[in-house]
Amino acid sequence: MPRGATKSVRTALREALVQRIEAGEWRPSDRLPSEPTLAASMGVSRATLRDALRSLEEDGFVNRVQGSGTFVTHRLRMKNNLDVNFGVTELIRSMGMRPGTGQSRTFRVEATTDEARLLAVPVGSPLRCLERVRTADGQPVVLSVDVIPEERLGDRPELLNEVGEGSVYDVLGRALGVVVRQGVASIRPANADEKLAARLRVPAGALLLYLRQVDFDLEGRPVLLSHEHHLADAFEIVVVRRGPGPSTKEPT
Amino acid sequence: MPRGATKSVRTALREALVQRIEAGEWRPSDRLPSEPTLAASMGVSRATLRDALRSLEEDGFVNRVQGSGTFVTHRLRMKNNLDVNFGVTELIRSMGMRPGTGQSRTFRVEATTDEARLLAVPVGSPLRCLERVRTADGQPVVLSVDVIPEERLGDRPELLNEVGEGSVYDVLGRALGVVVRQGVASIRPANADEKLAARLRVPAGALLLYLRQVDFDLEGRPVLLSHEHHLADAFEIVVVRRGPGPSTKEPT
DNA sequence: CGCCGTATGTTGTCAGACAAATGCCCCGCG
DNA sequence: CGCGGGGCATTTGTCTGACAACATACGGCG
Repeated sequence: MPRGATKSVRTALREALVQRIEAGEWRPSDRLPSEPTLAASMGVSRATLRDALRSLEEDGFVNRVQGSGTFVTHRLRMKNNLDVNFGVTELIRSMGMRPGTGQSRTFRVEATTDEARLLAVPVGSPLRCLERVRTADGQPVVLSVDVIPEERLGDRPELLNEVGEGSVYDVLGRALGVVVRQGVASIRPANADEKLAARLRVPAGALLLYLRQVDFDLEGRPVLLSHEHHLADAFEIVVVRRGPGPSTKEPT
Repeated sequence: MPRGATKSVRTALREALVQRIEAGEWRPSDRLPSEPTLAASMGVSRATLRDALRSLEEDGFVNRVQGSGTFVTHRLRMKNNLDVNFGVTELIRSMGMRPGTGQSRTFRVEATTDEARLLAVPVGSPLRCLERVRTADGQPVVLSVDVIPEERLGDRPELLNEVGEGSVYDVLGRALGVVVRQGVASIRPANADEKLAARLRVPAGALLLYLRQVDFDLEGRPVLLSHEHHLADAFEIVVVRRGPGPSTKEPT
């Protein structure tokens, strides 16, 4: 069983509050019920409620001021957000389109210097790769290459062949029990070379957005390296940045 | 005095812990002292310490397992991260280069439909704009246009003229007491048209990364709209994404 | 009318306790 | 000797209650 199958009380509480806020139960700039009141009405202790509220505050859902209250923010929820939609599959779904896959193939390489550094394995280590053209409503939008160290796959080195249409993350979680907690993506503009252009059915030289992402497990060890070439107009890539406010200020 | 001048105990505690972790006091995969022990040694209650730890956990610094302990992750701190470096100024500094400004000019426009929607003002409202070419070690790297509703500037409509070399956020904070808590950036690839190319001293058609960002204050109201055209190779734009792990899973 | 102290409500922090989960040691058994 | 299971100590998760710090509204007073 995967590590985080059971939702903690705090997580469930957070989701419930998000749902009530998005349902419009409390309008922007409204003050939430006081912590003791709200905790009682939701059947949890004030300490647990405060945990959930703190999480909501860090994500910008609410704004808490001592002595006054907890207020709902005006910012509305971003749909196609790199933060809430992790993989390409979810990104396509969040746009209301049907995700699909074509021209799938797997292969095996030895780690280059860069790959070795990013994945924290020795240079020359065997890597398994899965290349796919992702489609939205049948139209090619992304060419993705997922790279995973063979040692991670343990006794199932051919696991990537089983991914098919779905998400790599689902397969990793179900088959290996690996939970991806976070990924670090590097973003660059690019032009389509002839190979890319042919696969994505666009003219050579077309504008692309290139995302190189490394995903980490709960312990912070690299799990997966992925290269994604997005068509320029396929999605609106959105990123939420936490500002220089009093919440989290850090030197250097 | 700005709203968040005094650090809360929790914030200070978080910073202290981050510092100790980054200083290598605890190595990756090390277990931190137990919560009661650590709380006592830092002179705070366990509840407050738990708040700080939770914050660290959500940012991927530590990994907590019930019954076992709190462990330091392997992920190293990302420097040029859109999350920790908010403005172009900080982005340049984080690369170890000297930020500068050239070809500065301010002007006034009336809000288009898009601008009105993003800034939550009526169409046609007066907007103040500041256009700058940002340089790193003297070399042009970004063309930025900052747009702010005139009403936000109150009795100091010419405030943008005072920004000069520095950060718009600093001026907003000092002069208006406006704290920016978060921003939402939309990222697209682009090609330099002739105007852009001339300003940035690159050939027309050069690869650019276009960032359109809306910044929000503590209450979640839009404050500032900025357009940034980055040279493709100027920075490595990095984004930390929170994965589909057990921490924050949300439907729809 | 304007100023200021107080009363009240809210969030921030603290203290202590128990529940749930994990890991370890030790013992018994094959 | 190897190994499997039960008990025990440790650690995080949650609950309860209390007080401090702060903000706001109200009413008295000059």
